[in-house]
Amino acid sequence: MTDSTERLEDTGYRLTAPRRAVLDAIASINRPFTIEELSEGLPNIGRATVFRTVKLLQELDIVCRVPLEDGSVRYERSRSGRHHHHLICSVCGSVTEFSDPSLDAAIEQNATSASFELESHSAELYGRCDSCRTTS
Amino acid sequence: MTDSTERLEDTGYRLTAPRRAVLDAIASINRPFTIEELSEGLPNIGRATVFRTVKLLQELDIVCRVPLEDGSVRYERSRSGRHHHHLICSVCGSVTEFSDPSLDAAIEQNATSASFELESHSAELYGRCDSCRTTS
DNA sequence: ATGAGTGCAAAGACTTTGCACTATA
DNA sequence: TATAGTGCAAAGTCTTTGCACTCAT
Repeated sequence: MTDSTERLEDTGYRLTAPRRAVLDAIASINRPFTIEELSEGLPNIGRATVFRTVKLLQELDIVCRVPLEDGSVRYERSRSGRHHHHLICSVCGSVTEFSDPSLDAAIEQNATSASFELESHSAELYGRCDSCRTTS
Repeated sequence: MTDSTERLEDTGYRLTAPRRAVLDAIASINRPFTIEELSEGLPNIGRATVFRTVKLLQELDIVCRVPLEDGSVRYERSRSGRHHHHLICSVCGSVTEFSDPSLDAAIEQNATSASFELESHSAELYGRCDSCRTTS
């Protein structure tokens, strides 16, 4: 996660051992995680620091929030760093990012129709991913 | 909210005074509300009951969850009772529902492309509503 | 009359804050 | 070395649960 550490430094934040550890932990997790899970893997790092770091990483778009259907929240490393949407598997919990200009266009169209000044939007798709669909 | 009371009864739930009160309170609020706000207006009804009732009403699609950009949650009476999306004003907090088959189609298209079996989806639009846009 | 529903208070889960200490830039 | 960042524990939020009581059907 070299680019992430750079982004931290570039923004004027200090690159500390705990922050490195959190970044490494996030890099090694290949699925959306909760603060709890992240914190478990970092026994030497205070829980508050994990919370603070994830919050910071969210602001820097290094990590993004993944809202689950039941209202709970997970986080995931932002692979694209750009705007995207999620495919969230209700079986295995995997999260896939995707971008689609025509989806964004449809959203913008609706905003325009309602004389609404769009600042941002989210779209989450819930269901079963390919492998869970074919396995069961 | 006659149809709501009917929906409660039809589903086998009892129509109690607290539930009526919660339904009336929701009917009289014209904006998305928090449990806190709802509960404040119902001093004689236990907080737990408000939570339990709102949860029940969500299951019956009488009330829908409105996730805000900052991760907090509000609820709103489902006007359509059908699938829809939200336009959420970051200034006045108003929430407008809308439906758009072509938006849904774009979402379904993405699911199909990813071999993802779509069960449900959400789309939330954040920005400034018409009146907040023209007023300021 | 009988079991769904309620109120209260207590317990839980999750997150933030205060503060003295540490370590980066 | 000056100050951002940390750890710990305490304090908040917000929500759920246990349990005896009540009331709709």
